[in-house]
Amino acid sequence: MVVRATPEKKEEKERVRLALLGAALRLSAAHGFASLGLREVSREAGIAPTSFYRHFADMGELGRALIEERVAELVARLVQCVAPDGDSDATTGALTSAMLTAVDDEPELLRFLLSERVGSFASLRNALRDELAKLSLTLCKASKARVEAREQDDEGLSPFAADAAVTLLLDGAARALDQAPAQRTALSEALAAAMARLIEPHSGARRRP
Amino acid sequence: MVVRATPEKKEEKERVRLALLGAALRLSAAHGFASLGLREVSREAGIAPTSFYRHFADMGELGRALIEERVAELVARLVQCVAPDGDSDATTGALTSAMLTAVDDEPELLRFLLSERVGSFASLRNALRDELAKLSLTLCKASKARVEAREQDDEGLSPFAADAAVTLLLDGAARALDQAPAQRTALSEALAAAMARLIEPHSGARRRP
DNA sequence: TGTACATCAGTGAACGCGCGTTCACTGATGTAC
DNA sequence: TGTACATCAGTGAACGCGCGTTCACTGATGTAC
Repeated sequence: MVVRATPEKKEEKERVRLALLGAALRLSAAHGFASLGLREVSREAGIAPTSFYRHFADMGELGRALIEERVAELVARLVQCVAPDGDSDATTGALTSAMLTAVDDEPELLRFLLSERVGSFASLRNALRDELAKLSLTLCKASKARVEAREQDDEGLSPFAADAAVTLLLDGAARALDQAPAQRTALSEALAAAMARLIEPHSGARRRP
Repeated sequence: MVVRATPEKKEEKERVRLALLGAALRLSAAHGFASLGLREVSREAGIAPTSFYRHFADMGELGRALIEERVAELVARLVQCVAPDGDSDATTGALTSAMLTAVDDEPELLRFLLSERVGSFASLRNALRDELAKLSLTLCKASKARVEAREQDDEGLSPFAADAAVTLLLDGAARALDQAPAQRTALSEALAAAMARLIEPHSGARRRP
């Protein structure tokens, strides 16, 4: 006799699961993911501590789910911002704009990403590194596409410079999180300019803007 | 009747204090400062848990001591690297070299700095931000000095760009910590180049290298 | 010099607390026939 | 249609454990006179 979960039951279970993910994100913004306890998260999500195990084996599994679902979605949005022909200004502007929108819409997700990227939880750190690598790889490919299409005397964007640009983008998000909205425009422009400096075409003899 | 501590007694107390600071640094490199316990650190330092209170009121005070003593010293070393006339190549080269030396000599201090700068411990985060601000402020002043001395058509280094350069320097240290020594030379050159791109003089019409 | 006293880093016992985890159970819901 | 059974998310009691903190004490060392 096989009993399969109906759509309604699955939906209800998913609701609780999302409550756990949301609770963990909310609490980790305040005290750091590594310091979160299973009981604390369950309490915030409104379930008994023992019910936690119906959804995740431990907090590490929950953290990985956060990355695979919520962070991956954010990174996918950023990847969409990269201009296919490698245009620097279009790319930096779109990336900056998308990142600052994310800061407004999902500040807790950004805090999680920024903290755990260099946090003490090795498996989360590695998972986040892999996610962010998708963005810098996209930047590299776009730059290469431009070089080939236009036959410029250009080396294209080095992997290091691409990673550095992503680092600046994340650092900009970190500033925006701690900043008053009034300074937002200045931050946005300075960030886009700094990123452009890193990723705009460069060869031995540099182009004029 | 007033009894003052003799130099010998002070020295012995200082020895234990340093053991506590070292133990905290060592352990936090592995699991993060926020997750460290007073008993854990005391155990590592070879004293009874209750003796901890003879030196620090709590772990927060210990963390602040780490910053005020060990991190401040590192930042002072980096500040020394900034060429007084704002020369970009000299500065980025010296900063990169000093930072990579620090990565070799004090990897645990670097891990602590990198993690807690964006960690969940607010008082440590703020203290580290203030320390690192000394370096970016120095970069700004050096740039300004160069502009005034040579009367260039140059805006000087913006505070944002200076902070961004410091961010890249720290990101370079983070890579070096996770990297095989063989890649060190390439990292060093790429890091210095990326920083130079950010801090080298820039005006409307850009100079040729 | 000897004696009484002050200081203070280090200690072990003890406390109450929240933690992660296990277990057997409940009750709603779906399946078999 | 009714009945017996399977599944499974959620639960409360209970466990052993390590934590931060308090307390009174020790013993080495320095001071006063």
